[in-house]
Amino acid sequence: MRADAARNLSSVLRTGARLLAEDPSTSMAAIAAAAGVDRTTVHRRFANREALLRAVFQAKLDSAERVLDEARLTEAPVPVALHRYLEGIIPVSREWPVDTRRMMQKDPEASARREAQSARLSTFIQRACDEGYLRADIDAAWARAVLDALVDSIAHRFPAVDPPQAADLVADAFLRGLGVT
Amino acid sequence: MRADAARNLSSVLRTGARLLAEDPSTSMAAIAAAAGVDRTTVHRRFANREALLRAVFQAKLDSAERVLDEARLTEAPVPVALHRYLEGIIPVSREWPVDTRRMMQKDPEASARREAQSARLSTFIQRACDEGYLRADIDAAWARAVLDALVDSIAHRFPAVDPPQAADLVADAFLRGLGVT
DNA sequence: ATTTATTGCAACATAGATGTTGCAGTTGAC
DNA sequence: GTCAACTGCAACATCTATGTTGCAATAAAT
Repeated sequence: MRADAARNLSSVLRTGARLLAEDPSTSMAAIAAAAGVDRTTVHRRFANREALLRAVFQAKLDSAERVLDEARLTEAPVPVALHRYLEGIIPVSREWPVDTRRMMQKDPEASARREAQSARLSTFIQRACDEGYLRADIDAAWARAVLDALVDSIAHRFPAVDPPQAADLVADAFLRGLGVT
Repeated sequence: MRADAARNLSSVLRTGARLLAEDPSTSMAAIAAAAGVDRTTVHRRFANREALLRAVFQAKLDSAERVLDEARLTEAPVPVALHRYLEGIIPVSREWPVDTRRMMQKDPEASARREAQSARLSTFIQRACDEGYLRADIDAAWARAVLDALVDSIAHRFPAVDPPQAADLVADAFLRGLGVT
């Protein structure tokens, strides 16, 4: 593959992710136009619409996996790992805003990868519980859901907040809440 | 309008909301089939796809408005109003799971209503700040986003939790966080 | 019992999205 | 400079969703 081809492919994926996040029924034609390439070029690169979606999901999963690896969720101290995870995953969520939980239903391979990544994070949350970083009465699944929700919120509703500060806000809201108590 | 007609209309709206939430590109045919009526019946009731979406949005906005009214956000004490709002809005979010922020872009009237309701809630959050229920260093917009995220999370990822308990969980996570601090 | 509203069904028309192919032009690699 | 890869463009076929209409059947309201 030549350099310009790789550039176009990446551009299509990123543009596609952005448009599909706003409107999952965005047409291939619209994605191609937004990416500045011809519709047929996209069809030559991706056998069909599903293949394009798969490629977007894979790109997101690759990025997320790197973040999970580098956060050292099982080895590093909980607060350190949490912050490192957040600082990494927020840009990923912004760059690939597609909702994986909804849109990967028809892609068993991607779903399996997603499940695996999800399990790693759940394990980390469980460790946080066990090591006393979360209140004893907190359900781990709820904690997990709250963390996800906070990440999505800061990533997409506050795109201007830079990753380090965003990670601070999320970790703070997660552990301390927003109240004065 | 006859009784059976009203029943069908309501069924189409609820079924439509459910399917559209899972997949915003769900076809009218699929909605009609799931609602147990013929495709043409849906078309007779709603001039076009947009009209159906508008009706769904309106139904959601009606329900949400009732909740906002009954929560007495400006009169009742902050903790009371918060809990009443949560207990009311969580079932609404479950019954009408459509994502209003995304899907109402092309419906200016619905958007305006949504903005108005959003403003009411933001005003309430601001009051919570002013009256010292939130930490002084918390940005009101962030608090608002966190509350929304928690509501969505408990409403859709934990559909089995009943509204009173769900409201407790959200209020607790919102004000106190999940950490031991 | 008659009227009226509503429905399901079949058939049709239209528009838009998807996917394919051939061809000519361009650009990077060698 | 030649070659191979890649692109845009036009044209085509196909499929699906949308929306419409006519008609017969049904069930509520009077």
